[in-house]
Amino acid sequence: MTILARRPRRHEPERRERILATALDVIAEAGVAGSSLRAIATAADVPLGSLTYHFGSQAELLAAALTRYVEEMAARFDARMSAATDAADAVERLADHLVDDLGRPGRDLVVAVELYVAAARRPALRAVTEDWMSRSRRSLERHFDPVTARQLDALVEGLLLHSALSTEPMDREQIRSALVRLAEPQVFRAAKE
Amino acid sequence: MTILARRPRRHEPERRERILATALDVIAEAGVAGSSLRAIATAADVPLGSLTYHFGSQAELLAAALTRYVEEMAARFDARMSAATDAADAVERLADHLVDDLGRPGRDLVVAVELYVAAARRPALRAVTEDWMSRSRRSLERHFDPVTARQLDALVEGLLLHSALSTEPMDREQIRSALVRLAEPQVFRAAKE
Amino acid sequence: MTILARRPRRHEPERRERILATALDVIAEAGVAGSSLRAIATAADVPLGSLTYHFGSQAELLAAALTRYVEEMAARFDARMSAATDAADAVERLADHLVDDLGRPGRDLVVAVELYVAAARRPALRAVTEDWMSRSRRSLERHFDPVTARQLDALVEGLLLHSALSTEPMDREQIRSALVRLAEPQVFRAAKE
Amino acid sequence: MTILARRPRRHEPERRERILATALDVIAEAGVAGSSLRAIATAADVPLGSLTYHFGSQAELLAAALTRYVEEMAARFDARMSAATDAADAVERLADHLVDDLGRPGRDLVVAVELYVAAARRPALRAVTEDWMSRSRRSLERHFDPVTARQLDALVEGLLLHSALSTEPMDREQIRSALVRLAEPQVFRAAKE
DNA sequence: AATGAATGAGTATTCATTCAT
DNA sequence: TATGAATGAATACTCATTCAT
Repeated sequence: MTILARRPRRHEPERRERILATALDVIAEAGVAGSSLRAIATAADVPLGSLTYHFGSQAELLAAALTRYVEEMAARFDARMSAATDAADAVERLADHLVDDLGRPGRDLVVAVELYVAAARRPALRAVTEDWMSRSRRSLERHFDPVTARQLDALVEGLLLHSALSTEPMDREQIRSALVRLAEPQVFRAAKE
Repeated sequence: MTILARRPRRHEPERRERILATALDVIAEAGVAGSSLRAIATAADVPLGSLTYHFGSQAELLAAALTRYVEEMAARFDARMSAATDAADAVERLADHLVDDLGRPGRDLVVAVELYVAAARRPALRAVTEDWMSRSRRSLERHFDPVTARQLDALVEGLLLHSALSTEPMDREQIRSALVRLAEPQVFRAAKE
Repeated sequence: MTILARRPRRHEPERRERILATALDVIAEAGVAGSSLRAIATAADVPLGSLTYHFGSQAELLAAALTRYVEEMAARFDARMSAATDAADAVERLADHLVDDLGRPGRDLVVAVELYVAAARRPALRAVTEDWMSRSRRSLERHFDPVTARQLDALVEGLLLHSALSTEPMDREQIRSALVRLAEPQVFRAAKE
Repeated sequence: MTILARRPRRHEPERRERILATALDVIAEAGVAGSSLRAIATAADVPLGSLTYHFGSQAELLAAALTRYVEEMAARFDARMSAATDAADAVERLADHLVDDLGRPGRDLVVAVELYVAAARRPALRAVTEDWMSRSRRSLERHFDPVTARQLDALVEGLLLHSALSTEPMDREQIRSALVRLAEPQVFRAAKE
């Protein structure tokens, strides 16, 4: 009945990386609460001992995976903001960002919220969320003053959260109009120049 | 294994309610993931069997507790909005709401985010979060048009989330100015009348 | 291949006691190091969860079992000493005690030494060994002055330890003569009266 | 998982010896049960593979370390006994031996008892304990007849064991008087000559 | 010659749930 | 009606050993 596939797979130099990527998939699919080492090991087709060998503990694996995730997300977000020509354009890109993310069932968002909740209980993850927050704020400060950047950041987060969990998500125009109004003074100035 | 004080507390008519209240405390403190039946039973000083007796299963207890929480939160939020005289006043009340919640270590917020995440995995809880969202939106619609209400709702959520997890939370004036700008057209109208 | 016997054995009121007795058997046979919960559960024909249910943790089970053992040993030893008519007779009983214990492969001794070693690392067990030591000393003080009692106690322990591990144990006469010489002044007095 | 200082220590001719010495430290501190290969490798600042490379298996490493320990102990004890001029002097040296060992937190004793217990389960170690016992007996036979030597040996062991685990260890005079009484006939003879 | 990577068996413990009373 | 006893599945983690390099 239980004929398991043999797995004589010695020596896989990129295994550490592959485990991290798989861990993020599992977090996205099953949540941090469902990301047991067994679940990750099965998903990565790797023996259980391999996880603790490479990461020492579940906490370390979790932190490593989420750090990697933040790294990617922050880089992607900063690329978007860097590409914007001015504040008005930046608002459009923000709207794109939100709509793109919501188009997919929101893998990234789900991971982000999981990260927030996990961080609330595990001090080791606080640094990761804070890193994420400060980097996304800095990306916004490319086009907006610090106070507006923080306000926009909060709105973006709220829109993502809401939309991901609501049955009837907002459409692009509703999202855009909210961003515009919040960014108004600077968008106005940008439009003028 | 440990000799605790005896508890011959038969015949306690309000036990069901007390368990629910305690469950919310445990969720706030340990998260949904940490809210095992044992943890709740210990916190409520109630035998373990009492929980499954009253609620059948862990899922049911969780749903009942979070429903109760949403009930309370929605009622409190609606009371705040009802008390507002016009849109401009409603914005002030919203700012109060946010500042009040952030003053405390954010118990309500923590439970709310726990609820969101838990709902993402457990369909049984989706109804609860949707109820919460629609009720809070309806409260806002007492003073704002439906689209603005949704936008404000998202901003409020984002501000709560951000502030709870950020090391340097925003001050009241920053919060207020964000709300004002998002609500602007209607606040303007309210101010005029 | 693995047709396990069903074990629908609910409600066994004396199970706790039976587990303790079995645990001592396992300690005697496999040492404290080999007394895993699984080993004890198997030996007692009890599901693994039953152990932690009754004892909470391995440490508690170990402490409970060794406490029970000390209780029995101390009572048996005190009965022997109580039965002695005077110091000279007490020496004879001590020799019996040692020979009897050495006749068997020394189950009691083995457990005792295991207890000593375990106590060296686990403060929770120190109280148990100290209890044992003070009780055995008190039994000896029925016939010997306190200093002699301690000296005899040490000799008895050393004789047990040595004999259990040596290939050629001492005979009764050698044991007796050592005890007599150590107890001499009082035995002499006893013999005179 | 933790970034430790690099250790490019290839070609270390005395590594085998250093590992053995470290292993004894670990046994003294954590007991045989706590002396995993990992623990020893960490303590010796040596890669894990180095242990199995040099010793083949855990059992072999353990045996080698304890053999080395017995070698040292037996030599030191025999030096003490050799230095004694007669039986009376030997008793004094024995008392010194015991008091010296008890002054320190009893590292040697701890290792000895660990050895005894470990030997009880592992036949491979029986030879080591028997070697120790026969050598210490032979050292005593430099001044005492064989039977007295064995009796003294047992008393010494018992005194060490007791004192190490008792809260109120005996003072030198109590120890000495016990040894004197057990050795009496020969001490008497020695004193006379 | 020496070691880092890898792995599977084994560890204690937590837990939701069932059930006899 | 209410609960303590019981249990089996699942969890994270430790470890001795193997082996390719």
